Amino acid sequence: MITTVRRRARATAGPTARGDGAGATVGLGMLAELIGYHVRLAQMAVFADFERALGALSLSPGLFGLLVIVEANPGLRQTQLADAARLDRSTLVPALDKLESRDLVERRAAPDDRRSNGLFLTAQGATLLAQAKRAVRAHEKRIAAELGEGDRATLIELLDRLAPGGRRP
Amino acid sequence: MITTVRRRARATAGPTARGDGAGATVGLGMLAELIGYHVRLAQMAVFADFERALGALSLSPGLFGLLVIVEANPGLRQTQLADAARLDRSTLVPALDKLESRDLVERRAAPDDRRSNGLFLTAQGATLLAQAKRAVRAHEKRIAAELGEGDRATLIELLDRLAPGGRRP
DNA sequence: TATTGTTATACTCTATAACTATA
DNA sequence: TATAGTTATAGAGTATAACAATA
Repeated sequence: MITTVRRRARATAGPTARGDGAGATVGLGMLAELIGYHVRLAQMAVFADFERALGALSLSPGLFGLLVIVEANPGLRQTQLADAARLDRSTLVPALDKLESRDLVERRAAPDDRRSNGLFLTAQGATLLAQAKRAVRAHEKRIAAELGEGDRATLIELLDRLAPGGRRP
Repeated sequence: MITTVRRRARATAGPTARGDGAGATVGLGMLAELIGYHVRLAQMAVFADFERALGALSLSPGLFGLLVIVEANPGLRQTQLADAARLDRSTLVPALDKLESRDLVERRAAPDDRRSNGLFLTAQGATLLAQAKRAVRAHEKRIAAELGEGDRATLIELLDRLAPGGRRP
């Protein structure tokens, strides 16, 4: 299957189309030819919009991601969540502390293995997450508006080629 | 102009093609549908390869970027460099301290404005940067190998649509 | 008054190593 | 011995606010 890429429709508004800014006269050398450079800029822009969308709920992209994974996998163990979120299990601890202190997530002692905790969304957590997901869908729509549905799929496909499925080599 | 995207040629090696890993059974909920999620994974993969390529020279992507910009703009002022690199000028100070302590960059008092410093690569800085650029080109070739030249250009074009030219709104 | 570089400080994200309580 | 969660600690990376020197 072949996917086509639609070019932007000639400047959304007006001056917005210019690709420079404060440092217009400063050359970037080979930087602008590096995929990593463009990925980083895109990441900054996308995350900034995400924070703008979710700031009111005091949820960072990372915390939001944890809530989503816990919701999708009730009873998940901390180590499993850490793996899924690509965090060290020690990194997960303060994040869960934060979510638990806000009564969004609950650590329940696992019945079968007393070393483990099962993770669950609280009622409050489920409510907040529902709100957050609405905000995130709006955010996604906003940034995807620059692309259109076809190009969005293409972009994701190309990005996934850079990150080999998420395996740890 | 229409750009076509070539799909990957049926698994480079073998098991590498599988898209899961340790947390195979853990669902990600809506996460996998978010552009930001894929951008983040790509960013992590690309930066990890960059660090692997440049680690021997003890250059992070950030420091490498600063050297490249200084090389392309000899005599640049700190504030200008900060703008070009999208850093606060206070953030730039310790970075330049690091580069200067390693004798890679020099702050020269500007003749016309005694508040300002002009930034220059030292001879050592130029030598190291030349090495680094070779390593970065190899790195770029490596990650672009997953794409091919056409898809590489497409990816960059799509990413740039997410980051509005780099302007600060 | 405004700008340049600097300092002091703090916050986020992340990791490694070692500890504890289980298994 | 090995694993799950935790703690202590540290290191990037980044920012804001305030300051001295200079414009």
